[in-house]
Amino acid sequence: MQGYLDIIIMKDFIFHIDANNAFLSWTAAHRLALGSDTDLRNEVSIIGGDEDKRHGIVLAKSQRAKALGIKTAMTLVQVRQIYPDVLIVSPDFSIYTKYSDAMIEILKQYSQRLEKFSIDECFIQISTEEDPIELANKIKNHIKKDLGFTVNIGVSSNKLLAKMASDFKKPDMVHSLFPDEIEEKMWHMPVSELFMCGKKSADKLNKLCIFTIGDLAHADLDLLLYHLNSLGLTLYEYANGIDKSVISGEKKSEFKSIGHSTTTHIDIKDKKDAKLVIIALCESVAMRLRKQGAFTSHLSIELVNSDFKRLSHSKKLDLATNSTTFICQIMLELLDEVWKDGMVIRKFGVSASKLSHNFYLQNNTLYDFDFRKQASLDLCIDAIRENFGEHIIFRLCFLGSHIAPMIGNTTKH
DNA sequence: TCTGGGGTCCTAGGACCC
DNA sequence: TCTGGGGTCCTAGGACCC
Repeated sequence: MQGYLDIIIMKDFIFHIDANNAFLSWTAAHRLALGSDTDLRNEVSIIGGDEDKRHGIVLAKSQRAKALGIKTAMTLVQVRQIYPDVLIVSPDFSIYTKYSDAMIEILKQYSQRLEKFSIDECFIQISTEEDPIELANKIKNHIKKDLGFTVNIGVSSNKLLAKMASDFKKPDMVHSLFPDEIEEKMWHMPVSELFMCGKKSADKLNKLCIFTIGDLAHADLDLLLYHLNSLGLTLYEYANGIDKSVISGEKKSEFKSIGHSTTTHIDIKDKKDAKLVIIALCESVAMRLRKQGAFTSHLSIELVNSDFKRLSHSKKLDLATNSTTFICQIMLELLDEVWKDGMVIRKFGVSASKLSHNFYLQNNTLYDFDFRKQASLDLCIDAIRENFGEHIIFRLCFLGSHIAPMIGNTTKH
């Protein structure tokens, strides 16, 4: 029995929880819960888009698919070349949101210091006297038992190391990567495995004869700064296990930007069609801004042409707005600026950034626009769409057009 | 290899001001 | 009119993440 004067030593740990093959596992668990007798995880299966809509890439794959060499972002054409009978399931974000939220709820039972990093990843900070590996196993099994899918958990003293650890052998595993384990567990790995070291950076480092994370950890910092600027310092610190960032708290869900983009089912060559796509994207973005109670003061559009070259234009506003019509006006001006006759565009995107929570107008002589009137109109349209569906009301310009009047999911959080 | 959609952060260069 | 240096703001584009 513990004596009154005994000292209990609480230690702080960071756990990184990563759902294994999230979209696929969640779909599998969802189908089993609905009474399906096949578990997608035991098949050669993938989650992938619709090729006819030119959305045909792999978003997630089963372990069996992975073993055959099927990789995320591969085209479905390539996948079928590897395994013609592959089971392809269309993505359904409503399932993913549900499972993601359920996972967070379980994690909250263990710690309130929690940062959602993406739909399928989360950091938690835990103070415990318990063995952290045992505790991580407990959490892992809790999720498996209650929700029917597996996770990997990385345990360490900072976020970077915890994240690297959760990426070791999968699925359904707990790994530690404490500072004294870096040399043994991380330094032998290729530099491209390091968080934030993408292909471009890895290529640069390889040219400098830096091949492993260990090489990077011992590299000359000045050389890294010269070739990679501030990213050089970040990668150098990561390779040495240094990461001073803290758990940001749950409200990371406060977006810095809200955008939508779409690959059109056929290339767009006609500017009239291009305008309609932009308007349709603006409808969703503006509606989402209003749902969040947010106002934007920076708008940008991005086009991707048939050669996959990106073109972008953006504009800072003297006001913060969430008016659909005003946002459309500015976005169409931006389209005017980038559009050249003869263009062939496959993908369109619009984005609203520099978000705030108040409407403001810095110089009201600049705009001939009745914001108050538009705000009540937007409110009215939002309410109609909320009650009767998003497609019940649309702009006249879409009448007889093959472009959908609203593109982008406004229910996503 | 006929290649999605949603984000964040950084940087180079130009415009403009003093 | 030309020359210049420093600072700030804005924009286009790139790199990275899941």
